[in-house]
Amino acid sequence: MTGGEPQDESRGAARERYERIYAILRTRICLLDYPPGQRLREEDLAEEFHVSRTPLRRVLGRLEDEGLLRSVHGVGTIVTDIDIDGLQQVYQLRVELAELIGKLSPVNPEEATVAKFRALLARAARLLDEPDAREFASVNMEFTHLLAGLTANEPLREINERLYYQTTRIWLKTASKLSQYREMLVTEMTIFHREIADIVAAIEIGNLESVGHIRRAHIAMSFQRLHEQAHSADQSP
Amino acid sequence: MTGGEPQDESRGAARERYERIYAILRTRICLLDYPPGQRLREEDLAEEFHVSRTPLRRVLGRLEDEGLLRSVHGVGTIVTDIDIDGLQQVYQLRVELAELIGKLSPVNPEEATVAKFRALLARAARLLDEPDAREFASVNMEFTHLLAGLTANEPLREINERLYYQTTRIWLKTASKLSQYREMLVTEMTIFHREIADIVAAIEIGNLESVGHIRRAHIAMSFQRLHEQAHSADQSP
DNA sequence: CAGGGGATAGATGTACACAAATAGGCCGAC
DNA sequence: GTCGGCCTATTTGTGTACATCTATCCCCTG
Repeated sequence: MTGGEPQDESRGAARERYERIYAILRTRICLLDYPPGQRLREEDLAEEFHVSRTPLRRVLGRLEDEGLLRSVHGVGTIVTDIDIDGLQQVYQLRVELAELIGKLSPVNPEEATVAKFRALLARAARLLDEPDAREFASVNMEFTHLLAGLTANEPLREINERLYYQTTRIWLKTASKLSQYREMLVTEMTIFHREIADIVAAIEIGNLESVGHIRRAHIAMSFQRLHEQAHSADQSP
Repeated sequence: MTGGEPQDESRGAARERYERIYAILRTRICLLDYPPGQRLREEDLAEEFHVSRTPLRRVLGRLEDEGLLRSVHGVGTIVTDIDIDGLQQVYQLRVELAELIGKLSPVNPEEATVAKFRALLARAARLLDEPDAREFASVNMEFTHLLAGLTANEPLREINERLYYQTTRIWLKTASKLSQYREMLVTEMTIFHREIADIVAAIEIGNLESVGHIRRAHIAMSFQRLHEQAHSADQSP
């Protein structure tokens, strides 16, 4: 009973496939493989995953409930658009929730988990020399998942991840629209590298409360930077 | 743009029906019309709502994602069971989120909203003379919705309601199992009435931060009472 | 030549038939 | 008598045809 094994694991191969397709599509949306406004055809996706439209539509339904897709009868299934102003509330909530990771059932990570954090730190360091927006987004995603794993509070984990997926696309979208593309990339990579370094340091001395504080600060600042860039872009399109 | 009207309202009659059936089934589960362990037949439900199994299964899928149902191939769709220990994490999270209502985008309620609060206070007062578990649960549900409406932060509203629906059944389940049924009822009604009275008072002077604090305290104490009752019941079954 | 209305193509939403899987009863062997 | 395996009823999961709705293009008209 005390084992860390989730209870609803793999009960039914159908559920497993459902989760797999869901995760794949969610990743594609958040890495802008499917950019906002893109029209997805259920039949194409069904063929790709070797299922019929029926089970695929359950996946699309969930993505719609989470706000990443929008199905319109007779038109298509469309990737939702995003703007920084509409995401302000989500960011405000993420800021508050970040602190809770260190307060609600924090788990002292095993050595294997710490090693994964260090591996991400290394990947982030490599990004300093070779800035790459997509690789950055990918590392960011894995980093978020690792951080969520620092709390044993499963509802908090789920909500954290859910809100993350609602906001993360705005970064790639902003970056891809920016004229001073490379400059922003370097700035963000540097800050991101420092964030991971700080958090790894806090984890290594077992201070998960500080992890929450650091994370909170970085989410808030990340939103502020995006907000300012969006506003400065308004004035000189 | 500044109007309070949600944008995804009734875009498509299908979506409207979907939300309607979803809300109905969720209420039935949370009022224990469908007690934990109950087996639901998709075909019966489809017939009741005059739809086929296909659209109904989307509703069931969402209820399963939210943790209220569990579909097992070849067996049936079963209402999930609950116990106070498994809900501890959800309660811990609800306690923290309660305070955020007063901190993130609080909205000063219109007079009509305040009137609804007062109406609930009256219903709670009536319960003091005629204790009724089901009516209590119903008032509690509407009260939670009204409270969630005190923040303009829509993601926070959604999460608050979602977590509420995951926990609320435990109260009715505990009450119905208790030997000193009436005694517990009177106690809970009294406390609940005071909670509403306190919160109405805080609302009337426009102090939404205090609303959050009061709510937080009551959620925490409610969990503690349920927890102690479950444990004392363990010793004398 | 411009504007409007209707036909049409193509997409999602729905209904239904069938496949897969489980629980329980039944029968037979030991 | 009991245990074990099979068989069947029942239920969810899947595939597919059809209904419904929308956008676009084309043609007709002023």
